[in-house]
Amino acid sequence: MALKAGGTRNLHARVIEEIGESIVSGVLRPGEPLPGESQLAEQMSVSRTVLREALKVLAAKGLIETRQKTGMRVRDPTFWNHLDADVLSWRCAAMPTEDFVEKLVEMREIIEPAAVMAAARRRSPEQLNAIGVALDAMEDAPDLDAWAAADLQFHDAVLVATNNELLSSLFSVIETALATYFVMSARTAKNFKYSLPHHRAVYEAIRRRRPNEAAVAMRTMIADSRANMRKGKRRG
Amino acid sequence: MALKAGGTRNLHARVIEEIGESIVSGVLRPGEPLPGESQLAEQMSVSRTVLREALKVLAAKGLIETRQKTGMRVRDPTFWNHLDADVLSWRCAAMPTEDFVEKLVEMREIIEPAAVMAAARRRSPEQLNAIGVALDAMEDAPDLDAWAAADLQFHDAVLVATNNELLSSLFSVIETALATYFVMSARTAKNFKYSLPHHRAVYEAIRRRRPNEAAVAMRTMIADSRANMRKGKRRG
DNA sequence: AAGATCATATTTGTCAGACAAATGACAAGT
DNA sequence: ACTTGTCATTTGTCTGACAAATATGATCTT
Repeated sequence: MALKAGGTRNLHARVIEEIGESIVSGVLRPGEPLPGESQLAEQMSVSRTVLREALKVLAAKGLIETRQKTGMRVRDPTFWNHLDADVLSWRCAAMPTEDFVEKLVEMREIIEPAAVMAAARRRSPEQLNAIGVALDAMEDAPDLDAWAAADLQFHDAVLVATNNELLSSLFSVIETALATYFVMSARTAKNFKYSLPHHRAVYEAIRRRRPNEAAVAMRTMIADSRANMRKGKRRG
Repeated sequence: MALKAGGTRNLHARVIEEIGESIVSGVLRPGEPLPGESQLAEQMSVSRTVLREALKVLAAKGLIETRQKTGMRVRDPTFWNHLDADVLSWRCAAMPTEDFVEKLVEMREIIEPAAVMAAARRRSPEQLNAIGVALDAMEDAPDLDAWAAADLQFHDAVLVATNNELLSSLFSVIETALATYFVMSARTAKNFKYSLPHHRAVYEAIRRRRPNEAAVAMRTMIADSRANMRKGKRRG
């Protein structure tokens, strides 16, 4: 486990990533004892100070466990902070199994309807307006890039309108991970606005404060985009 | 911000908690610049080494941001890892507003039905059996403590049966936070088994692989325990 | 021989001091 | 007024040392 050459970020950030990826990808097995701090620091050509800063962060993510005299051990995956953005991103990078993507998709399909329901219940007029603005931008989008930007804006506005930072935090983490796998689902350039009616339906339900209608509209949208995603996969 | 006297844990763990709580509770405002590392270390009577280990962890949780020359700043709450177990626990400790508890409850009401649906779809025979064992233990529980233990066992077994560590991780974090606020909802000692039929209904739905029935049963159970929870609040 | 007790070595935890690198602020020059 | 360059400040990194905890094995006791 030697540190990769390139990279201009902070040293400890690189160490965190290096070790974190090794653990999450399974190179370092759970229960396996890591070499001592001094030895590990030497292997990676960093000082023990920097190494320790990295180890504390990894311990905070639940990936490792340290005790005096015993040394460090990789913790069992049940203790990992699976919802941590880094852990998730390392899993995505590690050529994951198909079923991991399905788990992410399952999460999305739980969260998104719940999010629009919450937004329909609690959105303020200003928040509704922000969603409306995003929707207009989607409608007027001249090309795919503009549409993608407006789509992102729409989702963000809905997230804010939920007025529940736990929900939006979760949403954001899951979406980021999913974005690793799927290209924008409107790749077929000509009909990139195909999901506009669905977005409008969601907006209308939120405007009329109809949680159930919003959830139904969102589920319809998901079912629709599901098929499109199958075509547009990026890399195994 | 001086470090509290007592406590036998690691020094950096205490520093993490001290600063983390100050930030989450709002004593340190977002955007506010923290004193320099040297000065802060002196204030807390720890070495800069230890302080930095703590700062890196807090940065990983999204609470602070450090840049050379500029120093450290508290980040805007939108960047916090709201689903981090520590952040959540600090919020719970900080005499939170009522609406925070409602956000937690909302999360639970989203997750739990989804979890039992997933379990109904994908549980293995062994996982079903584990749920059944827990259910039997609940039924045979002679007193409140035994019942609480069996209840925990039941929930854990369902969690495992979802076969989605993202879901179970989320579940676990939210439940832990909620447990801070509510005493066991069966406080009225005599009828502490009142929710047994609900649990049995959930089990039956999972056994028969009926996701929708499982979700309905769970929602019924939640609605039922909602009322009980109102009575048993702990501390504002 | 078996078990309890203690010494020791190893590993993480903590500290102190130094220098490097980055960068905002300010002065000087055009 | 604008650019350029120096400087001071703050985080980033390294080094070496000692403290505290504890697994291991040796020693002592029964």
